[in-house]
Amino acid sequence: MRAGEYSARVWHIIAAIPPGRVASFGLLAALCGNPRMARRAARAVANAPDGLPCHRVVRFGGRLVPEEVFGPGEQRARLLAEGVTFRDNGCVDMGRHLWHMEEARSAISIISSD
DNA sequence: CGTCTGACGATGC
DNA sequence: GGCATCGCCAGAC
Repeated sequence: MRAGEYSARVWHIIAAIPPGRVASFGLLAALCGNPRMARRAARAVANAPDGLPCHRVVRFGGRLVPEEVFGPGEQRARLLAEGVTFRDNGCVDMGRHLWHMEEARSAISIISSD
């Protein structure tokens, strides 16, 4: 594995997230092969190039990232615009909008078939 | 090449 | 249910 390939992989995965769906950092990490790389995924997302739907990446349980990242209410507004629904506690309704592993794997295999 | 750092996750209180 | 702490590991310095 070349240096930086992990980040690139994370970016490809984010780019493959369908509208109206969300993925957690841990899921991104798992799709990259190691569930413990959640923090790695976070750094990769933070360093991601423009144009990626990084607002669709949420924390475990569907909790939104700190507001300082996108701005107050930004992430919530963007997700709402895509039809994502929220629970009373402000978390994304993961039961409806979580990006399932199967779709993710197939979507990724199209990008980088390994 | 040693140390610090995180858009995290799990656990414990 | 919210806050503190630890573990994790690739980059940045």
